[in-house]
Amino acid sequence: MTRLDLFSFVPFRLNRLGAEVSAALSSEYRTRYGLDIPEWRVMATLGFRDEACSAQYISQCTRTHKSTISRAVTSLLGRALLERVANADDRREFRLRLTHKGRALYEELIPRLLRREQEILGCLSARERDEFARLLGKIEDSLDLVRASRPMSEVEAY
Amino acid sequence: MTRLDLFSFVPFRLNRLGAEVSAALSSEYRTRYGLDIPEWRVMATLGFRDEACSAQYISQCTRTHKSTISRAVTSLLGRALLERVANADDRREFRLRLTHKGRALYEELIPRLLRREQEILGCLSARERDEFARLLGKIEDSLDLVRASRPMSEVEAY
DNA sequence: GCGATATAGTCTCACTTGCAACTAATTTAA
DNA sequence: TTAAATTAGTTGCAAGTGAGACTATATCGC
Repeated sequence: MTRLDLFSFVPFRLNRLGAEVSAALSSEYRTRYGLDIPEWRVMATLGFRDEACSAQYISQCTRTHKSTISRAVTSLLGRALLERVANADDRREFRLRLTHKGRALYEELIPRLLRREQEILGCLSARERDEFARLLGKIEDSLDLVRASRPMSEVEAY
Repeated sequence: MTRLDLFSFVPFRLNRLGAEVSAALSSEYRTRYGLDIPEWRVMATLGFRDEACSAQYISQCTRTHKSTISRAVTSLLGRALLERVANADDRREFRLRLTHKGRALYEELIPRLLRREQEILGCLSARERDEFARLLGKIEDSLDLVRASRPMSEVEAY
């Protein structure tokens, strides 16, 4: 008789772990800074880059629906955490960039998140962490997910 | 200046990969069998076990909110994929179990899902797959997520 | 150059889900 | 014994999200 143990089924485990880890981290940016996940993703994308970039770009590389990004951007604009400048070359799109206030929040938040990440990965040795990241990367590649090793400038359609 | 590359940030990667892999699989049970994720989780939990179990139990071991499980159970009862028997010892709870129809669907679905899982993990060697599962397990343990190696009978409060 | 097609971003709608209140049953403790 | 607290499961409600329509702009093909 065919059986499937949900607890050893990798897709289930990845989904559950992803949700769990996200929940653990979101307390950092939600309760302390009032950011939800899409807002944090926008901040993270803009904070890592120097040049301003479009909402479309953020949507693509975070794999978040454009309407969700649009709402996050609207909210962050309202809080003056980012600013939007018209793009003279293509007036359909806007270039987004962190304000000083947004940059300050980002600078304050990042070390906290990195600490949390280390707590979560603390159960692995340095060697195991590297190996885990490497294997994760292979799976991401095979699913065509954008990775760190591939420069952001090469993200499709950008 | 502190920076964080979202693409090398493990919590983000896990969340994104979990969502991606789930989406890849859900086409199997959604388009072909009309099951959504919570419904599939109920089926999977009951299908793996021989004894009937409670909604509460399913909720706990799949880490899915009890209201979500309740709705999934209602829907599956309506489709006659599972049946519910009163528990004489504790009349607050019901014991759930797959019907023949439900078992048949389960038996048909499982090989498809296992094949999909193998496709997703196909980019890893057998050795790498084992290692990935092992590391995943260490992280799950440290976050107190239920694992295959721990018998279901030991799940908290059960 | 101009009509057809494509793209950026916003908005509405429908759906899903978590929260919390609620009912019913059980357990605890005084 | 009985009042208070706990637990299983359901339901109403509100918040979040994806799909897809829509507007404005840009590009493509003839």
